[in-house]
Amino acid sequence: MLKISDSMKQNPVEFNPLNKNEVKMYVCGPTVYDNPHLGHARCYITWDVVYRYLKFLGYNVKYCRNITDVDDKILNKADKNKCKPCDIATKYYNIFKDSMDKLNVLSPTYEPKATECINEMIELIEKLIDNGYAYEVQGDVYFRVKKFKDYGKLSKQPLDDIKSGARVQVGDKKEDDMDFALWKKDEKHGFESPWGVGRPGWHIECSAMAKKYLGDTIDIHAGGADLVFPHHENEIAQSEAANGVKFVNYWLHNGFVTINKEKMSKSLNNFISINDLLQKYDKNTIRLFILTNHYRTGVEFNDDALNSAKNGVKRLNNAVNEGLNQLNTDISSLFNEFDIDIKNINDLKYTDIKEKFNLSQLESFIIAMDNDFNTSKALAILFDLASQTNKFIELGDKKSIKEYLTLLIILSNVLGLNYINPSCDKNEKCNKALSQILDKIDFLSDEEKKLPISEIMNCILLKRAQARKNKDWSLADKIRDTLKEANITIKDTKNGTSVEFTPL
RNA sequence: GGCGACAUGGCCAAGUGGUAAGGCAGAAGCCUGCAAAGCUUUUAUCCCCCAGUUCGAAUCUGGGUGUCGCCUCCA
Repeated sequence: MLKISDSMKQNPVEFNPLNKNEVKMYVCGPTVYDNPHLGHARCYITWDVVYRYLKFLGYNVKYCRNITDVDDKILNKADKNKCKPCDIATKYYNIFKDSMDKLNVLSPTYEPKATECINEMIELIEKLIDNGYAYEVQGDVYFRVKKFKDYGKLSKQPLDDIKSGARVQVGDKKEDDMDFALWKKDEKHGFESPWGVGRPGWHIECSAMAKKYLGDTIDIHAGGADLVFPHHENEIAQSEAANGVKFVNYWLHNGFVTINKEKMSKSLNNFISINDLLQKYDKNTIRLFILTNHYRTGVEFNDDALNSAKNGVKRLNNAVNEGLNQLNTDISSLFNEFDIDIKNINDLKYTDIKEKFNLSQLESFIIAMDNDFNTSKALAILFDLASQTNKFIELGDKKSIKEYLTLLIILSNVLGLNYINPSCDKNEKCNKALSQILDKIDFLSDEEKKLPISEIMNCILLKRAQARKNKDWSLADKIRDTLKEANITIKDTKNGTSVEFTPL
């Protein structure tokens, strides 16, 4: 039974979706005006794992993650660069998309852009004006906060306290300082509306998009903890005032990435972009680093922690590589033995595989993840599976290796961790890396270097085997050291020599 | 000022009443030409401090101390 922490309540609660086999999930997506950073990675990896796990449990998940492409920051940047707002939005959307792909974050079911849903926003605002929750002033439209009695129920902030807060902006047009904008007059960058040319407020965007793609009441709404107030509070007010029904059944919020104990953010200018991070650490390392922590707590970024994760990933990779070597197979063929098509790995369900793998780790994994997505514990199970795989490699028990290894790969995928096919001669990247160090190699003749690249590898391995046979340790070590420069690792095991390539 | 979170070994971290998961780093042994990987063993009488509840608390209650976040755009 899945239990999750609802930000509205005190303790984890049982998860029961509106429709038995379906989950409607909305996550606040990014405003595309700058490079995404590690904080975004944390957020979207977290909800990616929730999405993957709900699918694994067998739910038909409708996952909507919006793109905010109309916003002050985009407009300001466009003005500054003397280009169109959509040029800025498109540029950074593409970078965002690319970063998500590189981090192995699955595409959501729906990824609407705010600019594509302006009509829905206008409809929603009209409804709010009609029922008295909103009012128009000189081309602006504001939400009448005091009229919405439940205001503050998510952030648990009494209205009076918010009002007395020092930093609430005072607007002379508004009836009340607390009222927030649903529509802003903007003749330069605006859209046609019943109130003149303008653009939507940030909060109404999410209310409108959630309604359009998921309906009036949704199961899960997630996002960063910094969005609780005012963004999510305002979404509740807008949606519930307009639709007259409960907006969200479960609110989930992720904690922040901190650096030097400060929140990583654009405004503090202390962020590390995803692209920069990927120069130094691979996607699995970043994921492991993030998933070691529970999603609600903060994660302190530092290189020690990342390197620790990197070595952890190495341990998992080694088990997979050695297992496949021992079985003399690849992941795809291994899966075939269990009648699983590797192409469908993201659609595998718990019920599909529980008959096939009678291992206690599978149930432990479910128990861990059912407990408010305890990824830390789930990872411990992955390490246990790796360890078991290694033990059976020692024993040469191929049947057990297959079981543990396959389950390891399947459950890793639920957390979004992937293993590349390690077989070197089948890997183009490996050959490319080899070709780049070819001129440094002096243990091959010029003729040998002219061979097709895939044959050169075999030639090198033969040469080294011969050297070892002749006890020419200096040549054998030299070959090993040279290949290491191209991230190609040669290991001599009692089962023979194995080759691994670790791209970054 | 208001609201909220957190404090566990050298580092990261799980654990929410029954006697401290896991990863990294460290140590010893096995294996190996060496290396790498792996396997085995090993590293917290104790969970920020004090008091209380309980047969029993890292876990509950009260009081401290410290750190962070939100109340303005922010994942």
